[in-house]
Amino acid sequence: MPTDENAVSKDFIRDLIDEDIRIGRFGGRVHTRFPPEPNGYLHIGHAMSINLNFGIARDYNGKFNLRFDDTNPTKEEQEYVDSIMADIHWLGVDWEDRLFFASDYFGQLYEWAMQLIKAGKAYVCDLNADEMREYRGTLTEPGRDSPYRSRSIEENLDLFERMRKGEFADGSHTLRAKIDMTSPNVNLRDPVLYRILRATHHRTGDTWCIYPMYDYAHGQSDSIEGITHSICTLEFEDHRPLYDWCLDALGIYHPQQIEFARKALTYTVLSKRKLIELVRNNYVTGWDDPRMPTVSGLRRRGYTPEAVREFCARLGVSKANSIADFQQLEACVREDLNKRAVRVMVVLKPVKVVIDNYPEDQVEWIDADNNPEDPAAGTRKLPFSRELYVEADDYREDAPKGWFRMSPGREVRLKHAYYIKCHTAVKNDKGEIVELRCTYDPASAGGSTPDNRKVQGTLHWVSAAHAVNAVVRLYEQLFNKPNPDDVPPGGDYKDNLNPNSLIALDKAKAEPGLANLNGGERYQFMRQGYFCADTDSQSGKPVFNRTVTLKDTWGKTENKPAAKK
RNA sequence: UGGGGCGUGGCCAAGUGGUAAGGCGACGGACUCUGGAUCCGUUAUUCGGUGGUUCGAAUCCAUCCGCCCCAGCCA
Repeated sequence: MPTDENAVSKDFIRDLIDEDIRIGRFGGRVHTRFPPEPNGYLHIGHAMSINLNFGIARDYNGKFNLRFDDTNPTKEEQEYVDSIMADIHWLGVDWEDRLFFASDYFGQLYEWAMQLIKAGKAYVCDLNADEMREYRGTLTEPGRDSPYRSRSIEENLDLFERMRKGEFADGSHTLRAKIDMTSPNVNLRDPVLYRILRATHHRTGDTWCIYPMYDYAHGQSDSIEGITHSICTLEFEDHRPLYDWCLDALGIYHPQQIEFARKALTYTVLSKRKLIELVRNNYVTGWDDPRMPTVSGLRRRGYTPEAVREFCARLGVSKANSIADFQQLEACVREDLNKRAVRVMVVLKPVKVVIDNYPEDQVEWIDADNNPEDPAAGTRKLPFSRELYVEADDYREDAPKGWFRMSPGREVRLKHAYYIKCHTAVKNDKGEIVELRCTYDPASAGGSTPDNRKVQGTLHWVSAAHAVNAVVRLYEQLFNKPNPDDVPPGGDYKDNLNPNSLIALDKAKAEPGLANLNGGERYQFMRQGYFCADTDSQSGKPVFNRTVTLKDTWGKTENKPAAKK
């Protein structure tokens, strides 16, 4: 089945799967899963994992599960479960009827723990956290056996049962795997399988006071669900021997764990701790602040799921730590929105234009195409009148070299309408331009003249009498540096917060068709960028978030440091 | 200085012994009723370094260097 994304070469994971299929492992089945812990909102990094797992299931005609890894009730909340499901659906990913929770398996996991005890492969340990750390040894020194390591099976069974019944205090006992305290892999030094934790679980309530650890829960959950390829990130590579040990010790169906490298993104942070800090301490307005790299933030910013998916596909998968360029993400939205977004005219920083030779009370309704990239998008009518707004930045008294826009005496085209020429800039006491007096050429109706004369600049405009007042939020990167963690000793990533990451313009003038929006509508504001109506929009007072600017070769040229001749 | 990984252009990334894909970016130029879009060029004599094997090495061997992860009763 061909994918709907651009064809990218296969990655090392698909190569491994190809080989498994070739040798008939797993009976040729492919079954993946995405196992989020519901302790935060999904971000672009999770989107990569979802895309990978779901994409593989789709490409191999396999299945994809969503399973919440909810084994730590002290950090997990229903709000996160809900947001995660909404975000995954938004990404266009479907787990069909396969929504699972590790907590669904607590009963089975408990049974299996007793099986391990009976096989002499697990024991109850009375060491407290500090003692256990001491016994564990260090990276270069082996650990020592716990004094409780050789308890009888009967005693272990009894103790574990009593742990479950709540006879012991939190932290006083653990169930540990009996593996090897001298293993060079620290994860194999009798890892904890169960801990006592009196916390109300968002799904099982107070049914349990012991909870399984990730290493014990994850592989068995994969096994229960018949997962074939359990794809996770590099930091779990050291855990694979433990993943394998549990499954083998239990003698149950054994999936293959495969690790890949997560990617960072320039100008943002993806660590859960930092994201939560940004939200809790109000550096942003919430998880869905359009500056956040969360899926909900990208959505509110105006990104499309197609663009996010394409971004993931273009980056590919590897085992090398890397930092993806934010511009790559922006290129993906631009490409997608260029094809789909309806073009509209919105003046962000308006200045009044009065066309002296245009009849006072006349209004013409001009045809404008909605999307030159897509004729099927149709046309709409735009009112044109004697008084208009244009972008203040589009007028320069002293035009620099290469300037195409308005300046005294220079003729420009108003998109879809007429050629105009400015003859006077009216200023206030402070010397600020408040009005541009212009004349128009009636023969230029529709944007061209019989004599075919060329005008270099084409400006967007809005009829003053028909304009809709709008708020436009211009977003930039949340951080000033490609790597926000790049700070001098003693510094903090928050030192790199960009104070100009949000600039709200409340005097914008939009064409009349934009008066009533619900939020979520995406447009291209001609010559400026892609914008998305925000849910803060009210009737007659739309609010827009800038998704991304249009490429601006003039801005680049003009701002180029002198040198250029 | 224990164990596990990783090092290909500014950023991602193909490549698995036969003489360095692609995308993003950057830089030129064409075209244009969005300085948008589109188009067309340019952008690694070289694959972390050094030796070696081979007719031939980014790919095999040796050695060195650099970066990441692991000492939670987090995931």
